[in-house]
Amino acid sequence: VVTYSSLISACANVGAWERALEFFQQMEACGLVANVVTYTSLISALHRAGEWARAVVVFKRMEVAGVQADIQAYNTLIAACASGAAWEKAWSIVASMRLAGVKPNTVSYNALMSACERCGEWERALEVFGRLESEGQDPQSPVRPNTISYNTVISACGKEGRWEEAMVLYRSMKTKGVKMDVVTLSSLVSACEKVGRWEDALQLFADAEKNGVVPNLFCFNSLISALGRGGQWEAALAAFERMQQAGFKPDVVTFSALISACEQGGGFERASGLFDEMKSLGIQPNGYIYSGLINACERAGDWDQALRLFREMQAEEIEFD
RNA sequence: AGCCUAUAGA
Repeated sequence: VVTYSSLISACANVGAWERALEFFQQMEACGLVANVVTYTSLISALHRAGEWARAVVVFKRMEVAGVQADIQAYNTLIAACASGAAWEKAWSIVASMRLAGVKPNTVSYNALMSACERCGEWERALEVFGRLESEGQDPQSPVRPNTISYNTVISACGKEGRWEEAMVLYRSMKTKGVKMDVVTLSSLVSACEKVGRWEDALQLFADAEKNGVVPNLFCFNSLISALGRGGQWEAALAAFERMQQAGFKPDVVTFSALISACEQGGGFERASGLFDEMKSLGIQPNGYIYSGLINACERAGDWDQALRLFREMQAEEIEFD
């Protein structure tokens, strides 16, 4: 059973939920009885693949089989609902775990906030966060907000344009002595991007670095987007430079942000230069990038170029939406 | 052997 559980979790790690399911069935065919770890590993594989409805089915099957769900099994199921953007289901699971006498912990609340985040329910996420904080009032309580809790609510607020709320959370994080990390930084910078606060994005970057956070690709990409959205294409290109000097390889997100920044202010020439650079680095442009460039050609009245891009896109079999 | 978080795009 341990061997099969390991195999299933290995499948989960590579996103192969169908393989995971096969192993599970094979195991049962051998007459072995799955335990809570086996079930949780399978649910985790489904969660990572975004197969939340199947995850719920497997959980039910586990209960029917008389296997008691523990906290990690519940938490994994909540996470599966989060990946399926099913916050109401996630909420009801927390209720049912309480009924079953399993007390939700920090990870449970974090997963629940993540479900809210995915559904744009920033107020619900804040509500859950408030619950975590009040549990943490008791110095004995292990249930209290950690870095991931903050990151999740900050992201929930930031995504919905609640910049103020995100900043309040950031300050509270500092006050409470909860360490920030690269995820905090990229979430905050992205919150700035949503509302066009590119100067604050730069400031946050500087602050984070002062606090020992070493920005990663996500952080740089967020910064480039924030600058681009703010019409600061030159600063976006400068950030792109810095990113490469820091040793990060740009990806399709980087170029997408840069190209759209240049389409807005830096001119079509620069945008198409970046497009060529991207291809020369072996990064496959996607349909959105083509669409954006084609629109830009159209605005510049360059129909030949637009047509050339369109043919190229068809030749590469890229979906145009 | 199993649980939670972040980035772009008309």
